[in-house]
This record gives sequence, structure tokens and C-alpha cells, in this order.
Amino acid sequence: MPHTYEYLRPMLAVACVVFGLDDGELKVLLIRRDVEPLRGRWALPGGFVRMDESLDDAARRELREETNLRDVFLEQLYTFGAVRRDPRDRVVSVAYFALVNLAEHPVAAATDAREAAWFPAADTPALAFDHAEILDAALQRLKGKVRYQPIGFELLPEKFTLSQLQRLYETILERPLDKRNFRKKILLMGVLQELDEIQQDVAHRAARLYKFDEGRYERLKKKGFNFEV
Amino acid sequence: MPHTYEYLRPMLAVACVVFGLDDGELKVLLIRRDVEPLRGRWALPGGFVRMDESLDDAARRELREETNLRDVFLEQLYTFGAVRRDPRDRVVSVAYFALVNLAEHPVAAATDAREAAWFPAADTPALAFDHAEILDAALQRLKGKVRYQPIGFELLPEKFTLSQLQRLYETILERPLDKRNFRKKILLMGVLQELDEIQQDVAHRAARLYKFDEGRYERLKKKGFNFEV
DNA sequence: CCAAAAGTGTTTCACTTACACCCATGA
DNA sequence: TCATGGGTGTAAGTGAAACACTTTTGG
Repeated sequence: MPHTYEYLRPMLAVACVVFGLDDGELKVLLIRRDVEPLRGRWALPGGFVRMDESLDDAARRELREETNLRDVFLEQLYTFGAVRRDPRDRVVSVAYFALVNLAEHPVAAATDAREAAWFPAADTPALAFDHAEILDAALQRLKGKVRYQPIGFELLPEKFTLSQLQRLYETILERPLDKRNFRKKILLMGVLQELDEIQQDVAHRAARLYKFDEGRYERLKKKGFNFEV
Repeated sequence: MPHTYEYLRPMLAVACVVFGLDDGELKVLLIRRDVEPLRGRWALPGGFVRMDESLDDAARRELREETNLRDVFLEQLYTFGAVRRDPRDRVVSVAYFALVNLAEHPVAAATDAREAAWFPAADTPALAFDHAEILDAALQRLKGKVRYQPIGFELLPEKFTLSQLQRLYETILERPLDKRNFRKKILLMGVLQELDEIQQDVAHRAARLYKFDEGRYERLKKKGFNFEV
């Protein structure tokens, strides 16, 4: 009977795994806890869900408050609810993963004096609670998903070169891709818009810039097209 | 307020979308609500999470209590947390989807006098709360997942014919498959064990029976094999 | 002997893979 | 002129898709 348990509710939190790409390395954004328990430990940004906001809203709010990020790609990942994952009390955390263009957020400006920093996703300091497990789940999800859904673009600047895009996939998939095959395939898919611009300030031949054509992708998807790298 | 902590806590529930396969039709198990609100409405089995059980445990317990099902394939689906999805109070529901062999559960024996019944997944009565949305998400997930992971077998009896398996995929994917190609592909994968038994009591040539070879699948998976129908 | 489903091979086509060289640019 | 990455085409191989008839069995 619901009434029986009305006085015993788990706490409900969100946790965000924010990925960024830094020169061919996948990074994750962590904050240093400034409250007990585990004060000083690095942890995923997140916090408790308020009664008047949806889970997505809570995730976006926490991201804004703790890392000053907004308008990022955000997707629910999994909900972690083991009984003793938090020493204080029963806490259930809805995990999200986010993708940001790291170039525009080199070090997250910690608003309220909380320390925030990017770490290699594969090599973080010890994390609070079960956050290592959450990070791991996010990595797996990213790896599994990036091939079938054009979410990788969220990690790049709006305008990018084909080599940047290829490096992105090589980084996430952890294997090298053939340059000619990659370019052929991605261009034939028809979801990139070739721009009349080229890279600036490089010490070699400047590459052509492209951007992801959201509209074209949506139209293709409706016709049963499958994005797949 | 019952809690001494600084945050008000939403209620936390689980909801289970239980799929079964009945003669080429995908069905879902619903129970009729016997308490307010929405008493008499059909809904997904589920209930509130207790303080001393994990989310998975809660889902299994509710399934057992409300539908008498146990030992079924169960996987977390998504967490639904819109602010007003329940008229009583703020309730966040962690949704699960389950697959059962319907032949062994023709009508779920409702233990505590609660009415339970199988409905066509694509054509249910009006559901309580946002359960139609949850069902929809589960259908999409099933459809997307069944091709890349051998979960469909959970819907069949332990021993099955290749035609049954093919019908299963045709049902879930909502498109016809070529018989010869299907058999070739699935047999070459090497995850089926051919039995020395044939179908009984059919008014035509009896088909050979197979069963899914879990061990073989696990071994292949370790070697980087990809199940894909 | 008829109805109903089981079972079986081959060809075609598309896509993936492997692979190496010249080009443009700035230092 | 050199170092650096940008940019390009073709051939071989692999896997997917299309396709029709014979076999077995019970009624």
C-alpha cells in the first residue's frame, strides 16, 4: 500500500557525465565536493531533484549551477538505485550524459567557488560514491551510440574539418579508421554541409570546413535512412 | 513533512512493461487498478520502492506480487519524472521492460484478487497516468534492441522452431523476412543448438526444434562476435 | 491426394575494405 | 625546400537480398 511508505522516501538526485573532446582525447568534467560526505573528493556534477522540476530540468539546472554549462546535448542514461550507494541516506540517482564542445568550455567557470576540471575519461581520480560506475556506463553508452546516431558532432565546434571528425570517431571507438573510406562514407551520407570556408592559421594546407546539416538529417531519417559510421 | 532533510522528496516507484508473444502477436500484461486514483483503469504493474531494496529488486517484487511472474528477463528502460504525471503527488517512476514466454503464463494468475490480462501491445485500453508513454518507449526499445541482442528468445518456449523464431522477428520488426536468408544467417551465427527433436501434433510436416545456446553466445561475444538479425 | 508448412542454393548487387601518391600551405 | 596534413580512386572481397521448387506429414 502506497500510504505505508509515504513517510519513507528515498532521496532523488541527478548526476551528469559531461564529455568533451580535447585534441583527440575524451575528457570528462568533474567537480570537487565542497560538502560532506566525501568533501574534497572529485565527483560528477549533480544534485537533488526539486519537487517542481522534471528530471531533465534538474539535470540542466545542476549543470548550469555547478559548471556554468547551458544548451548542451543531454540525454538520460540510467538510474542507479543500489541501497547503500550513498553513506548518508538512501539516494537514487538518475544519471545523464552530456556532450559539449570543449573548445568553448576550456575550463568550466565554477560559479559558486566550486572547483571544476576536465579529466581524461579513461583516467580520472578516485570518484565519490558509485560515480566511477556511472562514468563507465556513460562511456559504454557513448561508444555504442555514436556509431548509429549523429551525436558526435556535439563534441566538435559548429564548423569542423573531416579530419577532426575522423579523429573524433577514432577516439571514441578506440580504433583507427581509413581516411579515404571515412570521407567517402560520411560525405555520401549527405548529412554534412560543405562550407565555403577553410581552416585558418594552420602550418600546412588548410582543410575545408563542414557543418552538420540537422535538417537534411531529419529528412533522411524520415525516409528510413540509417546513420551509421 | 515527514523528512528532516533539507529537500522534499518525490515518491519513487517502478513500473514494468511485460511483453509476451501470442501466436504472432505482441502482447503486454496489464493490471486493473484497485485503488484510487484512477481505480478501475488498466495500468502497468508496479508500485513504490521500499527503502531497503534496490530498484531491480523492487521491480521483481512488484512483478511477483501483482502478476505472479518470477525469473523473467528484466531490464531497466527509462525513468519518467514529469512533475504532474501523477495527480496525487510528485511520483517518479523507474520503468522496466520484461520479456516472458507467454505460453507458460497464458493469463497471469492475479494473486491478490487484482485483475490482470494480456492485451495487444499495439492496441491497449486507455492506460492510467503516463503509462501509454512508457509502453511506447518500451516498444521502441524492444524493436531497437532485438536486432542486436539475442533477447527475443526470452519470448519463446525453450525449444522452438526456426519458423517460430522468424515469426517473432517479423512481429517485432513489423516487416517480413526472407525465409532462406533468415535461416542461413541465424544458423551460421552458431548460437542455436539443433535438437534431436521435432515438433509434435501439427497437421503438416513437423519442424526441427532448436534452443538458444547461451554458453556458445557468451563465448562468441568475448571473441568480438556481434549478434545481428 | 490435398493442404500446409518445412526445408534447401545460387546469383546479383551493394557495400566494405585495403591500399599510395600528389597537393597546398606556412615556416 | 621541407614538413605537415589535405585530398583523391580503384580493385578485390564479403555479405545482403532476391528468388522457386521439392519434401514431409496429417487429414
